[in-house]
Amino acid sequence: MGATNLKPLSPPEEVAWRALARAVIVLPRALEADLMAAQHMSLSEYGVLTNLSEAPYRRLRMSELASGRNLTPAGMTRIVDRLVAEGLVERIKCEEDGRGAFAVLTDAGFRRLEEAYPSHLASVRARVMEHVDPGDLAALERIMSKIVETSEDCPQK
Amino acid sequence: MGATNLKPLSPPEEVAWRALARAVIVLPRALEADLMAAQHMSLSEYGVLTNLSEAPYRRLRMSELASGRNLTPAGMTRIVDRLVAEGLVERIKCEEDGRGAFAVLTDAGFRRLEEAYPSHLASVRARVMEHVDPGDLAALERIMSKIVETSEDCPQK
DNA sequence: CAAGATTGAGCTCTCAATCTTG
DNA sequence: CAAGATTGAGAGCTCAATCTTG
Repeated sequence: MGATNLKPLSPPEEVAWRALARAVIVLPRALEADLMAAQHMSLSEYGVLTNLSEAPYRRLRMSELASGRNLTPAGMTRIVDRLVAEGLVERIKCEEDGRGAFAVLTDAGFRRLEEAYPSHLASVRARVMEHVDPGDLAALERIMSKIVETSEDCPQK
Repeated sequence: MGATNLKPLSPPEEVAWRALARAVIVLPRALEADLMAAQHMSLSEYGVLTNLSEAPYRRLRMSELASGRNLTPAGMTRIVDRLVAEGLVERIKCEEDGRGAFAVLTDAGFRRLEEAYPSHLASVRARVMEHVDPGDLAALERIMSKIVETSEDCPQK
């Protein structure tokens, strides 16, 4: 990444980049604040519940969960600790592989997610989709997918 | 934000949203990791130096700096503490208003920024601009600006 | 020894309380 | 009392070290 002789961004690039740079700071916070205000739930907890709810048997290995949410294994351990304490998730030893563990969504966890979902959806609509012209949807998806693709495997060891 | 009777995202919306949601997590980390690896500098420090370098007399009030980077005053105090310790920034009492303080970019700070700039630029090009078709630039800018506009005044008290 | 998960230490930020000045 | 800035405490994550099993 230490290339030399690099052209500065063109003015339109500069403007777009500054907007994007600010959006990636501001948007997660706003969504978190919305969810917190409406449901007293953090965005990372919501994300974990969502991932689990979509998985077969509503359960995932800790490591899958961690990479699914782009967190370190250590970070995921803490989050699941909290969710277990709230009764929304259960930790189950993995039979086939004694080293592993599953996180399983409890019924209470599923209901809690159903309860939180509308707030979050409204939040996403209001803060994002409201502003995306249908004609721009494809471009947005294209750009963001590429960004994810080239940046995904960065730190989370 | 607690609206009821809300339509779920359409499939194309869903796909675009998931890509965006992941990008806002993954991109800042990748940029931070790049800058850290190449320059041993954090993204928030880089941002502060940039803001200062663009300001008249290369100085800004702590509060302006905080809102400029979407941080709380407390957070900005810590960052400037670190930059002062590195000799990149100086803290100066404000004459007109005895309550206030300026952060001023030192010459060493300016040189440090010049030194770090190419790495960061390369990083932004590689991880973002590389993937943005010129025809999509305007759409990107439009969407991100709107997102920022509606999400900006959220937490940072 | 390698892989999955957890634990201890530490970093960076926020919130709430405080100090100082207008 | 309000506003600008800082300080103390705490939340939430990462990194490095550790424990356990393959």
